[in-house]
Amino acid sequence: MLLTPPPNDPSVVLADGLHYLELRDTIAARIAAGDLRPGDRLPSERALQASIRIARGTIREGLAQLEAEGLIYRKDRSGWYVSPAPIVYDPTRWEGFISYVEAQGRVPATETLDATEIAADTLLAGVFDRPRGAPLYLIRRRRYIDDRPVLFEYIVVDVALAPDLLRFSFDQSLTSILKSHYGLSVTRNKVEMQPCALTGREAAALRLKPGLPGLNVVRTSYDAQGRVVEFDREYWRHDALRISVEARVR
Amino acid sequence: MLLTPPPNDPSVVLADGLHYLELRDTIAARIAAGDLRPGDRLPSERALQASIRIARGTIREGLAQLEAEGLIYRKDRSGWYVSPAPIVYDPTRWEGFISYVEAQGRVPATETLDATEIAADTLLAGVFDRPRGAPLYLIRRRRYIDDRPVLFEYIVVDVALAPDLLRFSFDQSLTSILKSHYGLSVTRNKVEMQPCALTGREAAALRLKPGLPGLNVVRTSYDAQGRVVEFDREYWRHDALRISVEARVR
DNA sequence: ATATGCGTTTGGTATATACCAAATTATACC
DNA sequence: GGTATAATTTGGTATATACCAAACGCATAT
Repeated sequence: MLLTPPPNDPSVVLADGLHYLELRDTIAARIAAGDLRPGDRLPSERALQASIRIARGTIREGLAQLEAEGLIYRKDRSGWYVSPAPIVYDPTRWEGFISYVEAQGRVPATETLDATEIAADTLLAGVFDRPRGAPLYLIRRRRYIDDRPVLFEYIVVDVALAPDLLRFSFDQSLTSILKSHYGLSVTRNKVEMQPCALTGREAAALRLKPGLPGLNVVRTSYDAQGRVVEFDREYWRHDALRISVEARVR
Repeated sequence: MLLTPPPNDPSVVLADGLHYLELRDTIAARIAAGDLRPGDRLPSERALQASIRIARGTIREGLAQLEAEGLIYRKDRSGWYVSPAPIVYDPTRWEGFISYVEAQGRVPATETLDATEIAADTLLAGVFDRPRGAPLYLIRRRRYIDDRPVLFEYIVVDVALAPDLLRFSFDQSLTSILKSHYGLSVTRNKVEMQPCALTGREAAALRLKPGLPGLNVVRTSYDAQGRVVEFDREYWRHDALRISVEARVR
C-alpha cells in the first residue's frame, strides 16, 4: 500500500503548503477513514519518499508529528504502526491494572523484572513515615496491553506491613495479594501525573527510542488507617491511555 | 552565555555518545543546577552550533527533546526559553482558573476572543440534553499565567439556564457570574484529559508552532439537579500544568 | 521441523546547505 | 522623544547525502 498525494481539492488541504503537515493530514485522514487500522504498518520511510517525492527528513518530521498526537507509533527499525485505541483511565476508580484493562475488552499481561529488598532513602522514608534505612520491598514490572508493552513501574511496599512478600509471584495482581494475604485494602489514592520524556531504563524497558514522550504517574495508596500500602511510580507510553476523572466538587 | 562541551568525566556522560542527547543532558543539567532559570533565553541555534560544533539539525533535535520534556519552550523566531514551573491541577478540586492560579502564587489573566450565540449541533444537543438547534452561548477565551498564554478554551452555556449572558464581560470568572447572577453552582465535574497536538486555531491562539504537543481537557460541569452548567473544551500547553488527583476509592 | 547464517530492509543519527518569513534591532527621520 | 523604515537575527522548512546497527526475511544446513 503506497500513499498518494492529497487530492487536488483545495477544501481538503488543511496544511498551508507545508509538506510535513500535508503528509500528516494525509495519513491522519486515512486512519480516520478506517483505511489504515490499529496495528497496520505504514509504508517505509523510503517508500513514502519515493511515492510522494519529499525528502526523508521531512517525512520523519510528519511521522513524528503523528506520533506526538498518539496516532502512530514506531517499533525500532521495524517500522511505523497505527496506534491502538487508548484505554480510559480514571484515577478515582482505579481497581488495579488487570481488572481495568479487561473491563475495556483488552488483554492485560504483567511481567516481573525483579523484586528485591532495599533500604529507605530520604524520599521513601518520608512517603512511608519510617526512619531512613528502614527495609522496603522494591518490585519492577512491565505491563502489556494486547502484547504491546505500555508501562514500566517501580512499586515500593513497606516490609513491616507485608513481611515475606517476595515469596509471591507478582505476575498477577499485587493489590489482591496485599488484600488476601495481609489484610491490606486501599481506601484512598493520591495520584500525580505529568507528561515526561521516557529515557534510560524506562525507554529500554518499553523498547522505545530514548526521549519519546510519556506519562509519569505516581500513585500513593493508603488504607483506612492512613498507612501507605503501596507507592508506585509508573511510566506510560503517552498514546496508551486517556485520562478521565469524574468527581464531586469539594 | 555560551554552552561549553560536557565535562570530560565519563560518569557524567549519560547519553551513549549521541550528540543530541548530550546537548539535552548539558542543558538539562544547567537548568537543574539553577544556572539557567525559568524565563532565561538559550543561546541561538547558530550560536550553539558554533560553540559545540554539531550540526544545526542535530541541535534542533536536542532542543525538541527538551521541549517534549517540558523543560524549555520556543517563541517563534525569537528563541528558546526555560519553562516556568507548571501549575498543579487537581480536577477534583477545581474552583476556576483564576483562584487556582493565584493560590499558587502566579498571575492569571483572561482575554475573551469572542462570544456568540450558536445553535446546538448533534454533539452539543446530547451534552445539554436539548433538541438540535437549541440556542447556546459559545465563548472563546485565551488565558495567561504570568503573561504567557497557556490555554485556549471554548465554553458552551445553555441559553435557557443563563439568558442574556452575553451582556457580561468574561475577562473575569465565568463561574462566579453564573453563580451570582443565575444561581447556578457546580456540584459535580466530569473531566477528560488527553495528550494531543495543538494545531490550527488552537496553536495560533497560543502562538505556538502548529503540531506542538498539548493537553486537551474537556470539562462538563453539573449543578445539583444534574443540569449541565458549563461545557468546556480547553487546550493547554503541555508544559504548563501537572495533574494531581487525590480521591477516595469507590 | 528447527536452527543457522547472511544479505537486505529499516529506522536512527549526523552533516552540510539553502532559502523563507517573522521577530528583533538598529537606523534615519521627523 | 517618538515613529517609520531598513538591516539583521532567528527559528522554520526543505533537500541531499552518508553511514550505522538492529530487525527482518530467506535460503541453507542440520
